[in-house]
Amino acid sequence: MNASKYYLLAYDVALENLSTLYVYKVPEEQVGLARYLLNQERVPHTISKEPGTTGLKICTTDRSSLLESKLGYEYHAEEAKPSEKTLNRLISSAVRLRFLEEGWVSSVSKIYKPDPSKAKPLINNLALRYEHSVRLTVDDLSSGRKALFIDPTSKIEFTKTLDYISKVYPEQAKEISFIKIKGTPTSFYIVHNEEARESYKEVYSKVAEAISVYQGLKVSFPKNTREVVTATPKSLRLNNILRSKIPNLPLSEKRVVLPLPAEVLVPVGTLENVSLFGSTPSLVIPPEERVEKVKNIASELDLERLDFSGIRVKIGREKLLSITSRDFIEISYSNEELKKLWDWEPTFKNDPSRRRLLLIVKLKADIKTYSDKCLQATQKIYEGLKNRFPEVFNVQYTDVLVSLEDLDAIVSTYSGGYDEKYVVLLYDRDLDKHGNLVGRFELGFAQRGFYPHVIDLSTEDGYDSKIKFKLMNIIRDFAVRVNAVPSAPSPPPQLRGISVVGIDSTIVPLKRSHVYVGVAITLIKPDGSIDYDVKISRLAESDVDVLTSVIRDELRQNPRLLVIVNKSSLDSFLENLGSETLKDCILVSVTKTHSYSRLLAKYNDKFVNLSKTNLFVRLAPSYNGGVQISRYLANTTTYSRGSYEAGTIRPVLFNIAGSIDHDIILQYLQKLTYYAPISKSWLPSIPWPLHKSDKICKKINRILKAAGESSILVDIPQDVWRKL
DNA sequence: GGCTCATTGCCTAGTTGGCT
DNA sequence: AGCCAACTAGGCAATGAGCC
Repeated sequence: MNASKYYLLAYDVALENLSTLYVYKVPEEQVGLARYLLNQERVPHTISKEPGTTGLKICTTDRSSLLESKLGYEYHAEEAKPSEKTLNRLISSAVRLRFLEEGWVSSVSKIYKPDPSKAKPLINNLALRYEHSVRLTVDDLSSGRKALFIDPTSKIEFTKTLDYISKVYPEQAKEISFIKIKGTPTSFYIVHNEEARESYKEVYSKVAEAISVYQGLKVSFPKNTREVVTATPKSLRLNNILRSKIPNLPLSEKRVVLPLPAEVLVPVGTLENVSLFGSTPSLVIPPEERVEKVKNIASELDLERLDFSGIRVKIGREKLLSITSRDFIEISYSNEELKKLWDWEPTFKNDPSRRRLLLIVKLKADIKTYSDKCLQATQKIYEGLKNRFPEVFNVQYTDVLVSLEDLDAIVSTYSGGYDEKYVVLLYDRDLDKHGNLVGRFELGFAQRGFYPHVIDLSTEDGYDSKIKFKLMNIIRDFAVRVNAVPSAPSPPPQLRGISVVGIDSTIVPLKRSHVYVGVAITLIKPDGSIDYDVKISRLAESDVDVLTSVIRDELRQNPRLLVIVNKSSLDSFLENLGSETLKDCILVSVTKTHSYSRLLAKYNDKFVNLSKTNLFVRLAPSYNGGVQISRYLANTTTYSRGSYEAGTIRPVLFNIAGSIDHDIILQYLQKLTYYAPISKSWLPSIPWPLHKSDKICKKINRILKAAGESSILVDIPQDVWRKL
């Protein structure tokens, strides 16, 4: 494919007029009210803290008579030139006001039109899919061009309440556990509790009142209800409010149990709940359709000229923003180089001094049992591993289903005399819906000195193909742990002798709250070879704290580091670490979730996903204490078959800070993204060290959850942690 | 030091479905 | 096993100053 041009789902923005800005100092408790009033009188605004001053300020493009008359605020004309960030927020506010004028409603991070005629019915009208729903952002490209990014989404909402559903769909109703109050985002988990059910007459009105205050909108419950549902709030904050306001509510696992009338409840519109009533519809939006939606919405809303008091913005919506060579770079690579990074075989050496056990175990689920296809699959996995590792591992297999009580017996039967013990846990996700069982097994085996590895058999269809891929992935994963990887991506000359570390964090549940634990994984040593070394950090109260302390620990051992963090911004790290750090060290953050645009190409007059992973769009750099942070949007994956375009690929955001040319760092990061020792069939979309630390964090999270209250005291041997 | 107001942005965590 | 797409929800920081 020869794409002649690249496009963003965005329109050019021209700021035609901006008068003096006004600033109001606002007491904290009135910020929300003030915003509400400003929306009422159509005044674009943003809340920001200007450097060098103290005080919460609402910055507006015009004086607000409501703020002055109703709340008695005094205005100040702002003399300083607004920052680009403030400017972009004001423009974004103006755009959002136009949407609100047209009856759109703000949701968590999107804005949508709750108009049934703009929605498609789902599952026999039980739910609606609102298709007029978008995410909006204003930002600058590196050339200085300003863009309004518009990304279409859907919003799914159930329309029928639980009393109806339990009558018409009694079987499905039993399966629903995640619910919310209709017309609000307040959600609950169903918990059966007789005491709470009995108390409904006394506490109904109090519960409705407390939720109204929490939500800021009126919630009322019918006095006579035929069906009472008992549930705990998902929100910890709401839980605590209810607990203090209504004493004597029954408790379940530290959460209050409430009686709620079924008439006001709907299932939360998750895919899981929708799927109970039939197969879920496809929600993916391919590029052409996505572009059409953006164009339709833009024309319906008349975004061309946004004329608000004190600000006039012109949106060039006649055509999508096509990016010029000033705003992107293409980093090419040779096919041979890619093949070498991707398509390798492990180089296991038989080391008689290290006896390695590979134990294959099927988990015993409580009630249901495994399908024939799953059982066949386990047999194939055993044979595959046995044949693939004749010298390296002693592969053992237990044919019986293993329960948690059997662990000690299993361990004593199989594990004598080995230096390294690996266990592959086979299970069916459908028999362990919430993963509790897997976590407990991982914990149990890790405590007994095994490195646990999990395979889900639920998608087995009885054919060989999937097992083949799974086996290949397991083998490659083990190869990494025992340093049997033939080559790592060679760094560019400027980065020789630098170690690469991926860092992520996860939550540790505590009795009344939680703390964070960080994971640093060194994957590339200074000489360019693989070094699989997992380090678990001390605990800290926030993820930034824990990540910063992990970075500090790593730098103490080796200041020449390329640190990759899973965040969308580097600001908090630069502030904590200081710019001195960047003399030797390179800080990079990467994220898949952001509100920036998709990257599209045009082919045969149609918008399509990019077919290559070499495009990097430059956003305007940001600065923090004089340190330049380069920002790039990059397409890191492709649809493997050109004609198959189910959805629109989401680009990845890179932030780079450091004293080496950022384009060169980017080139190395790109290589690390192609370097995929885990799957032979698919490339990860983020650099491998970060990908790996993310996976290890998830595993640690499962283990600590399974350990429950005593999670901090988990007695897992150090060497197992290090190779987790 | 924690909590409060409201809102946005960015994150985690979980789901289904299609793919190799 | 992994990847992607898509959806849902809540948590927390940011935004500050005052109150207990």
